[in-house]
Amino acid sequence: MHGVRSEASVLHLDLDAFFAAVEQRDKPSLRGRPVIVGGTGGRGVVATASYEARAYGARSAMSGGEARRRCPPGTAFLGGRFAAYSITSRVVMDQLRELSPLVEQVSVDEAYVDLAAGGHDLGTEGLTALGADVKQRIHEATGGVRASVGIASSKTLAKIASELDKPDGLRVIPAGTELDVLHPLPVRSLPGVGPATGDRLSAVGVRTVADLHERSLADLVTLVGQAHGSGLFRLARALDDRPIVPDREAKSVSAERTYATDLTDLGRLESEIRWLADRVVTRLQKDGTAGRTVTLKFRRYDFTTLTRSQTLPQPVDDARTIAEVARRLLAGIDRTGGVRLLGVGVSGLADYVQGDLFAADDDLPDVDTGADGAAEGDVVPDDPHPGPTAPVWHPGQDVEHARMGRGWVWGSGLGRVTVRFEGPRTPPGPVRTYATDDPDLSPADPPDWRGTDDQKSRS
DNA sequence: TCTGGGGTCCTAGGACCC
DNA sequence: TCTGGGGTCCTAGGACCC
Repeated sequence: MHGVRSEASVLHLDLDAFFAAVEQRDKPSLRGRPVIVGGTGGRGVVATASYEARAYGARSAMSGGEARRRCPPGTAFLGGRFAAYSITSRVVMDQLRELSPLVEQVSVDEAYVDLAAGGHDLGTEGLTALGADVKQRIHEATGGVRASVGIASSKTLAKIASELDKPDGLRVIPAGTELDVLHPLPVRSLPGVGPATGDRLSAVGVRTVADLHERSLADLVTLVGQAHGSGLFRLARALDDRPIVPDREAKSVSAERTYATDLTDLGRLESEIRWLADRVVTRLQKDGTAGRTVTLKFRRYDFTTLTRSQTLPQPVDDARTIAEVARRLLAGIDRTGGVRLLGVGVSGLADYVQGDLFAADDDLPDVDTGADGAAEGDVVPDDPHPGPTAPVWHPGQDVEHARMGRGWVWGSGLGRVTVRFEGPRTPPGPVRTYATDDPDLSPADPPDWRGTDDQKSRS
């Protein structure tokens, strides 16, 4: 039947209380004791609670204060060592890649493996032995971290299976028995059904997956929307043939910070924006990517949260431009009462490094050339290099998103001008903000960009 | 000591275009 | 004189996940 695999060939692996487990591995004195990672700051929340801490009611996402109230004296509250978690995660993922070339990592502590691509015996006994073996190898390779494993005919079922026997769990759901496992479960245990959807379903008497199965597609769509409704309809029937996709490309990069006390000073807010933009840019440049949409996230003292975004004509990856756009977005928001959190993000990512690979492709459409596109009266600076082409300045134009020859410019009146260089057939590159802090910058007086385009190499 | 930080996907309305 | 019908892009917000 379309929509289902005929064999239980998907493995889902989830590391148990991962951050806490790494801490207990590295500090023997913590073993057997309640450990909380995260929630140490004034406004922090728990990232991971060890199973000993869960016995006292501590949970992920709980405020640090609440966790302190619940846990006994002697509980370790730790800030977190993300480099150590990341290294351990890599060890685990390497083990999984021994099983199959198709491994989809979904977070530091979670991954799917397509066992069909690994040439394994997909009988129930073989799968059970394989699952036990992976768990054992991960335990040894990491020096003591435990994992829960689920194996089934789809991602959703494998994920549900890995939850069923946690911690240190192993569950195989043989093909054909999916509905027997699924139907008694509460709908809230389905991935994608959170508090809001759970409440809506509960309000119409749907509490288990069996209840869900009785509802028509039209009912579910009316209740929770087209995509979610049809997703739930399929889930209740164990219809899920989503492939395992290794190496998903990131779609956005962001950084945000909650302040110990609410901020009110505009200068401080602007310096925080610059700091956040720097963090975003560090990661963008490490990944060799840039994005067109800059988003500012803003949380007030009362936790009301809003976002403001602006899409630019070309991808950006430099901190000054991103911070400048975010700063202007901030200017349009009422800050009365104080700011609890600020965030800066970039989305609409374009991989311009990969773009360069296509630059030699003759099928690529021509980039508009400055000479052809220049209007009468344009000032065309001498081209100082054979490489990047000189931008064309449109005299007298107030350049909000104005195309300038082979470069783009926008943001006049900001005290600086942003230009992107393009050579013939050059794919879209990152936007650079060129230094000219002259507040009276005039279109008749183009910024001195000569020699500055190599300050950050494009490759 | 109420409510982190980094993401993904979806919806809905308006602009704009053919 | 009650005024189409898509399709795409952009913006804002919300649900959800780890």
